[in-house]
Amino acid sequence: MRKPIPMRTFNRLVDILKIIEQAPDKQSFSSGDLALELGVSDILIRKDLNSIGLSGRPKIGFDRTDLVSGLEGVLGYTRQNDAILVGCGRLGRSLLDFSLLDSLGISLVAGFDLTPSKIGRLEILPLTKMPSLIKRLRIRLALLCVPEDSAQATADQLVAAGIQVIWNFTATTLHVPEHVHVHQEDLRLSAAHVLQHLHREEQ
Amino acid sequence: MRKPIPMRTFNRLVDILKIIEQAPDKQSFSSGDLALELGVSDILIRKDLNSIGLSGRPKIGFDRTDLVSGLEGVLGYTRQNDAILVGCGRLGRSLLDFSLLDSLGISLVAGFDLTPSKIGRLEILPLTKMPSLIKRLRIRLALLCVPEDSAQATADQLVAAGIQVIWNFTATTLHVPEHVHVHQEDLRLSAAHVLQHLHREEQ
DNA sequence: CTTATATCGATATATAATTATCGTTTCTGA
DNA sequence: TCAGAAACGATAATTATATATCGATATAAG
Repeated sequence: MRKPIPMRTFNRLVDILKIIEQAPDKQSFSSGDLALELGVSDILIRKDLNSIGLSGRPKIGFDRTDLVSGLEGVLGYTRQNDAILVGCGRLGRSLLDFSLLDSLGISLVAGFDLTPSKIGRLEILPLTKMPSLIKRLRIRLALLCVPEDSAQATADQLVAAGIQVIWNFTATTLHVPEHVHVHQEDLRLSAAHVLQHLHREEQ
Repeated sequence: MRKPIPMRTFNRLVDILKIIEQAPDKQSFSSGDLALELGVSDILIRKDLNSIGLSGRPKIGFDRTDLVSGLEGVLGYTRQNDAILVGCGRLGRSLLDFSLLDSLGISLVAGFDLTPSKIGRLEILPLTKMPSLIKRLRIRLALLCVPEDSAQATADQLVAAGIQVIWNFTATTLHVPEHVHVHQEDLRLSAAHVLQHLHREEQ
């Protein structure tokens, strides 16, 4: 079993795959090319890629096919993961529009909301049906987009029904048991970075 | 002039302020408390806070008022920054709902879209009027939420009109001149982290 | 008024992340 | 076929980041 990938390396691997996908015509990529776009040294790029078993060829670089299959494998984009969308207000719906989810291996199998309906192909069911569906389909991932004041209560329900990973789009910090992982989608942090750049210019 | 804050430290400062805001009753916070929530050592928390000129008192900790004013100052939440919203589809509108923007010192003064309208108090103007408004009000920040295929072209217009920071909610990598900063809101990266956790459980 | 304890700040140490150096390989063009 | 350049990989050095240690200080309890 391979040892866990350091977070910084992991982030760069994601970026590298993105660069590759945005240059569909290039057949190979040198560490120098990639390094330049990411703002790090070519040495580091090679180390990152070597660490997941990819190697390049002198004078050529890294082969596109190798990179894509290697990176997608490591990042888990190849498997298909069922997920549910909890809370289908504006934010929830805009995630549905976000076709990238599919290409990353996340497929939404149902939505839940107070008011049931149907959006495109996706059935929006009443929240009361959530626990049974999670159990029946063994869903492990939930995207949480409910209003702030019901975020924790809904998370509790998700946990009780057996959800293992919650992708939290609310600003509320969720308290969950040890074995459940919350990924916080934090606009605050982004906002702070944006402000920092605004103010840097000012001086 | 204070030297720039390291990024890791900066991120922790954002987190610390969030913790404080979520405990409105506490009058003081020890480095140990904060460290526990952030999953780092208390020493590091003290170093972070010391580095922005905050000091605590033995046996007591750091005073709430000091922390809030110090952190908000450094993070830039206290000033008011005008910004525009470009592209008012579902994602754009869900950002309007996101009241946190205000509390972070970002106030949207206008929206732009192909089809003009009015959302709440916010005027949504046709895209043709964008350049003149940016210049007239000296807007420096734009939130970009247009469809992928017009992202770069719109960014070019923003740059030409004098925008200095673009908060990019599209998945498209933007190419801009040196002096313009793009902050990429990257769901890809988040998705990758989420997948990683899903798969970790699996093994 | 004294003692015990929680917490601080400063300095030193340890760990992690990044870059530099150098020798090697493979393609290109004379 | 051979010289030169572009890119690689491995190891060493550097820099950045985080933790440990320790003496000092302020509160609280007796």
